[in-house]
Amino acid sequence: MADGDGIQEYSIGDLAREFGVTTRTIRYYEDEDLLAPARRGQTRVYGPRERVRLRLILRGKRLGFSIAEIREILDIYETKPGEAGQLRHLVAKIAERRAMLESQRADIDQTLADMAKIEARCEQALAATGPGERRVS
Amino acid sequence: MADGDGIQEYSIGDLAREFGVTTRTIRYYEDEDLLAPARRGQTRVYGPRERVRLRLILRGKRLGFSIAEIREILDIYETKPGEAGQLRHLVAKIAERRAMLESQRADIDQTLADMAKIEARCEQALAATGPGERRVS
DNA sequence: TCAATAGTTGACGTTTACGTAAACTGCCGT
DNA sequence: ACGGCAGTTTACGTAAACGTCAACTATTGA
Repeated sequence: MADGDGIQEYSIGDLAREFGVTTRTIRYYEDEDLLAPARRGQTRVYGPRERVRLRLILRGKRLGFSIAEIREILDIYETKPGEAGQLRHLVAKIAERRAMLESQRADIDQTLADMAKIEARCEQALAATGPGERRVS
Repeated sequence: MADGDGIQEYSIGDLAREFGVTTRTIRYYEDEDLLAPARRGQTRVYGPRERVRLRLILRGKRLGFSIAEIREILDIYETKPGEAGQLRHLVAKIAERRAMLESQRADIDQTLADMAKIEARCEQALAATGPGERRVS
């Protein structure tokens, strides 16, 4: 890390520790053009921007997106509002992503509702079967 | 499918068409013990239960879960409330799943919020740059 | 000075989730 | 009787996302 703290920078190990991934993984993302750290000599140096990108990448992963999809998402985050055509294109891509995310959320809500139902049945069964059993903890 | 409609049943092709997957995929899920269709002779025969399970499997896939995780989820859906210990265990597993799903939903909401922000910037930029350009559609 | 620690580039290995092809069976309309 | 279609098993192939060496370099504290 930076010593006196000017602009923050991180080593690959720093980020690996912070986000709980291996350095191999981080290098792989670079190979896939998801990250592009600076270099001090031969060593990779990550700034806040790369750190944010890594955070976004991992969020995408948690949502089950592929590297290719994550690349698209990152593009959305980064597109510099240049020309109007670009902007409209960007808006379209955003709409697309939003649709995917919302249908995914619907799936989650559905599953959560299912879980709630099953749990309710459980609680009821527990209450009926052994109402006298105290918690062990 | 059943002709006169007694209890519904489906061929592997029926389900493949309905859910937009290949028969290979469905057989693979059987190999992984996610499905266990009956057999008429050598041919697989799927009932409503298997169809529901396939639906759940694909929902799990859309949420980015692995086969192993989906197996666990299916277990939750199916556990027959037998003994109290089983029930408590089930409740615990439900809680676990719920936690995962809720954090995943948080990720989605965060991303949706990001998208909304970016889109707002886009609309603003569009309004500033070319307010006179009518939509082409 | 030296060993440990963290970094680097290959390059091959591995797991997951199927795709794909081969070879066979059973039924169905003509 | 026969071509075609849907189904079956077996088995090898594959893309994605890393894991896991190996071999080397640079820095650093004792």
